[in-house]
Amino acid sequence: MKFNYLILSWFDKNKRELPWRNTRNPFHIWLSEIILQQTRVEQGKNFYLNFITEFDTVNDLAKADEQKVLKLWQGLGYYSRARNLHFTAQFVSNELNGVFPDTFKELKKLKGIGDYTAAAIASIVYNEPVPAVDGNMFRVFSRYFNVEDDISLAKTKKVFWDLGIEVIDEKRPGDFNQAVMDLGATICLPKAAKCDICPLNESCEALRLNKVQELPIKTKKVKVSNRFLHFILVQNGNEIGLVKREGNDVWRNLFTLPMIETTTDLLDNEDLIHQNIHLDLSFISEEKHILSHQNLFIKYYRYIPNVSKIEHLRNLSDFEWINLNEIENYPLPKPIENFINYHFLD
DNA sequence: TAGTCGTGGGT
DNA sequence: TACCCAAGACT
Repeated sequence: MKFNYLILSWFDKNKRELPWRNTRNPFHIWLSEIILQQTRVEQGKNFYLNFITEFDTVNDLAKADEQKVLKLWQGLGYYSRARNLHFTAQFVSNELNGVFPDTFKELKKLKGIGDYTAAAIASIVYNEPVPAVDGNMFRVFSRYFNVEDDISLAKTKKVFWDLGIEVIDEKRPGDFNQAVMDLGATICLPKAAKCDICPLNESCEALRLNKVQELPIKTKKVKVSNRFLHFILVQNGNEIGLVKREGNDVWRNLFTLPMIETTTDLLDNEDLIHQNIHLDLSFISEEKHILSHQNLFIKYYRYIPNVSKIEHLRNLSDFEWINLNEIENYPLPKPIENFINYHFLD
């Protein structure tokens, strides 16, 4: 078919040289695909290199503490990826004798591996002709074939999967999937598509119909909420208080300073009394930290150590004293990492 | 299913 | 500035 001939010819001459290319080690391909979920190549590259430097095999990763894995993941975001990565490493190491499943169907059963990642691994490592339906594929296919289905609806994924099954190159499925992603990442861009240099520009339906800007169609928008977080620096000599975050919320299993959350940006006596505590806090700084789905209005305060009151602080949250020399072992959210670096580490 | 999970870059 | 988007998965 014309589509895969054109895109594979382009890929053979223009593919990006990346650290996880030129290998079919399933551990390496799996790791790279998890890192690259919702993440740009340039952001994920060093994380991939750090992980394979630290862990030679899936068994090595399985033996590590979750906290160490999260620390290596610090700064990359979507930390459930790291927790699931570690969980699946242990499952493969302990239950599958360290050997990855070799089919799309079996790969998809592993925690953290969905349709996209299973297809990517199965096609790249095991030559299974299954389409990797990701954001690039939505964009390239919706434009080339003029598909007007709303990609923000879950059911639309099947439309693109079926189209991918029809079109995919049966002899080179891994290269085909990577070619689609490379084209989407470098030529068929969301806002400023480079149609003038696109290898598919003579047969692209969206270009012919002047619909490149409209496709793909995506109607649903994420609703963003506002949260007001007050972090309290509790310091005693070379030690500071840290809390491990629990529950179903952002930054699960990462560490922060002790925190009080309020419904407005004011932290007043009422909030403190409600926490059954009264503190002497001095304001340090504030910032706005933007997540994909939340605006975090963050303020930092210092608590001046007072022997008679330190016990009261334990009511605030069950923090533990951490020596600053050991902070390198504790995974921190970006704002806390920045705060600690600014105040304590050069 | 629709909402929830980070961070950084581009426009 | 505010918004969109990035090799998505989970619940």
